[in-house]
Amino acid sequence: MNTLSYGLLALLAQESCTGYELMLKIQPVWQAKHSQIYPILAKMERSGLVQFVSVAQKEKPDKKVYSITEKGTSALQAWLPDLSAEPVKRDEMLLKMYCLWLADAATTERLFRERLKLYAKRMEKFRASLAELEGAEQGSGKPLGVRTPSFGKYVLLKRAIDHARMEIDWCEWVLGMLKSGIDSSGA
Amino acid sequence: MNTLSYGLLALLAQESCTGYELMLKIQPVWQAKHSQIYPILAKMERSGLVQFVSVAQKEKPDKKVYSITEKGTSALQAWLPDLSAEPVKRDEMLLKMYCLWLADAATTERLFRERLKLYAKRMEKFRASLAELEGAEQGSGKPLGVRTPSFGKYVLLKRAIDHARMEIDWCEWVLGMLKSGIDSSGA
DNA sequence: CGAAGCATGTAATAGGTTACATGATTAT
DNA sequence: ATAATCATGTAACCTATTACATGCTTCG
Repeated sequence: MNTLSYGLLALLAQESCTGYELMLKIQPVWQAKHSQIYPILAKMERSGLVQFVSVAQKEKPDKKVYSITEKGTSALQAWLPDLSAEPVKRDEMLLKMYCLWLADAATTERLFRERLKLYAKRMEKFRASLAELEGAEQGSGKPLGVRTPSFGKYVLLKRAIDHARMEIDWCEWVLGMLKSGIDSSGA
Repeated sequence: MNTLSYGLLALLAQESCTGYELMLKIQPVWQAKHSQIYPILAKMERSGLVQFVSVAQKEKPDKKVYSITEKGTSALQAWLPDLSAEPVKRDEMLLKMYCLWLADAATTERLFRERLKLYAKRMEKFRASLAELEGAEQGSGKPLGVRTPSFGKYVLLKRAIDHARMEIDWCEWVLGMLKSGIDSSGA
């Protein structure tokens, strides 16, 4: 049982889904391909943490809908209070910062414009998701309390938006420096 | 040549260092252990991108001081304008958000307090580094222009502080929700 | 007509972590 | 005393990506 396994279990605790759905859902927090998820699911099924039912579909491939077992829920609750590993990030664009000074002005500007675009897109997407979640909340009458399964999605969405905002602000701040002639000093 | 190789090259373009120093310097942007860095350095030396001189030290182990070659600088400049891969992040604490609703109030609070502490520490560290950099800048008389080797460190530090600020704010926002009784809804 | 989405899986490879190995000094 | 810092390297293992494999539908 590695961290990704627990993440999948956590998603299954919210609602039953297929491996494919889990792969899509976990992306914002943990990038994993389907080739990593399917074997984990099979392994967790063998150890009784999850179970599945095969569902035949017309005009689409058959699917396996996984759900968490009692044993799985216990495992999750044991993992939750454990001290979490420090976040790991690998960001190619940030590595480029170390040698920005040997790039031309056009390349430098493009680097930041590309990143700006990336996070602007993400922000849009996350905002739409948040609006959707808030709409569903009002529809059901239930408020987003800590003890409701969608609370996690809610705080994660809030954080994702804040993060995108920060990245956008940072890009604009640097872009502003490029324009305001501060860059001309060493050229 | 993978992304980490280019990152090491980028650091060496700023100043010559040992593998050990590179390992420490690259941490904020790309988490890598020495066991990964030494073989890469040896490989880049064999292909002529970097070179090294052995320096004997008294009361410390001998070291190899690596520096970038012309060939290495060309490779860096070719990498810079390439479209950067999207940032990868793996954050165990965020995975836990999905099953927060099955944790007790004390565990939930501890989770956020631990993260708050982590980022408060980082913020302190980054602020100290920024103050140091700004001090060195004033001492040298040279402003932090885009074309100076320390510009990258500067923008990276600014971003690290902004990021830590965001994480802290998020934790405090959630912690506030826990206290204000919003959590009592589903309990 | 080709690309993308749904849906599952395996195999090969690359990337990254932990452990093994050594050894002196300095701080707690 | 024990841990941490400096300093380098290798081996074993785990994690993650890319490629291979299949197949039908819908959208551009």
